[in-house]
Amino acid sequence: MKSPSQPRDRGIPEATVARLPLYLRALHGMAERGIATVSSEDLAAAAGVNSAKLRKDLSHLGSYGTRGVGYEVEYLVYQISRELGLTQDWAVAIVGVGNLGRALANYGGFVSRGFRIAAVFDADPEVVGDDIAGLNVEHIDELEAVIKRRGVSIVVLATPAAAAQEVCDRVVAAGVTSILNFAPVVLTVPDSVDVRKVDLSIELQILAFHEQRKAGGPLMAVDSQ
Amino acid sequence: MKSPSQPRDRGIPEATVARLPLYLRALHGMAERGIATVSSEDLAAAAGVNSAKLRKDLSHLGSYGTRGVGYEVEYLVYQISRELGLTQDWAVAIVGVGNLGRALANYGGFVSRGFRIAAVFDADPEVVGDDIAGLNVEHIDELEAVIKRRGVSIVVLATPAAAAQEVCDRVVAAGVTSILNFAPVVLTVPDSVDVRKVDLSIELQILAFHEQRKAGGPLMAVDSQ
DNA sequence: GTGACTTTGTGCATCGGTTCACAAAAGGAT
DNA sequence: ATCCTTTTGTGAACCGATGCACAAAGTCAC
Repeated sequence: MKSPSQPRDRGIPEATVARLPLYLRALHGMAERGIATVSSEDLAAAAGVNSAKLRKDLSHLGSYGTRGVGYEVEYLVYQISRELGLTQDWAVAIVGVGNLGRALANYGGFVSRGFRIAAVFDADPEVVGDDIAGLNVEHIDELEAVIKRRGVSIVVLATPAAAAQEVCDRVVAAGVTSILNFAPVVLTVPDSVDVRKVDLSIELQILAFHEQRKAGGPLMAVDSQ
Repeated sequence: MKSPSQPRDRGIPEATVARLPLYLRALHGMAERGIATVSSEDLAAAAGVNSAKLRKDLSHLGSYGTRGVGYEVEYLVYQISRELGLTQDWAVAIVGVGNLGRALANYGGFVSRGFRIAAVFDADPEVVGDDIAGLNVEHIDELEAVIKRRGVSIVVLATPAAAAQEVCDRVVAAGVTSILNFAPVVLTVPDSVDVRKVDLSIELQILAFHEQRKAGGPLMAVDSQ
């Protein structure tokens, strides 16, 4: 069923996909420092994972290593980039120019990974027309038109929670199928649309949970009740 | 081994801990709208999860529901808050006052969940002394002294990648055991320290991967090579 | 070419998490 | 008091991910 000349297998595990960007980051650092080849052991250490896991992850993309030697850094960078779709240019729009939206627009990590901020929107007439990261803030009324005109395929939602679902519905209607949501709400979308969410306060709450445990639990000493 | 009067089990699965803040958010919304009791079905829908999963998650905290009725909203809010350690006040410090650090300092979601921004640091003399979200930006030299003086137990790293490990080492040496890292580097810490990382560009890369799949894969039509 | 050595790629056991499906428990009606 | 309805809490099957451990495949020295 699997021919040797077509090693790449459709259907890469989600857990693997989530780690590929990590490997890519480590590899970029190595390429910059002039390292030509790397073993799974070293790359795994740089990415903060177990080496067996790294090898299994890479094996899902194909056999890009050489036994006895390791992986060629440049080649692996290319293969992972291609698999993640980073060899093409992605037009991203940011909706909501509050503190977070501004930070995201100026975040260098996006641009350096092949993501191009193509538009920035807000509903507040006060900020429409402002210049953010070299872009003119456009009014939310222009949302659909600009998305289509500039070929935006990924939208970042940095709106207040109350506005998120409405904006989401509009961008979905405009044909967007990938959304990164920073608003603290559960978005309802068709199955064909991918939503990833980042909730900053959730991360802190998880830390607080563990911190509390270390400190001695909520009722650890007290045995009453 | 498990007595009925002591239902809470130490050792809540990580996956469950990560969802508790989600339930909490949904419950807060319901409490605001005056809803007194809620079924696992409804709460699960509001949190965007499967109802069986929700029930199993809650069962790890204890038997706080009433069969045939559901869960009392206020009571469940209290139980989850306590389990997560949100009934106490957590002093948080933010290191790095770039765009992201500023956005985090002003982010309302922290304060409303029992987290208090107790200090903000930067290395740049240009911004030291500035006022961010009502706080005076302090010089990084003061890091250890201020952390100890104000009882900071959670640190948010929003520094450039190059500075993150050094700052991390210093806050760990100062006794901090919970770190939320926004810098795109793998931090090395002792086992006793918890690090959670948020990498904004990773989320976009995962979206790009799926978007590419939808559009027809990297070499889906082309069979050459 | 042969043998020693290195490192990949993967079969297999294991583990944690998810989902199903149902018995147990509570409430309300008659 | 008994029956019927509702909804929880959980045993058990299932599924995906992890990590061990090793054979296969390559390099290098001579």
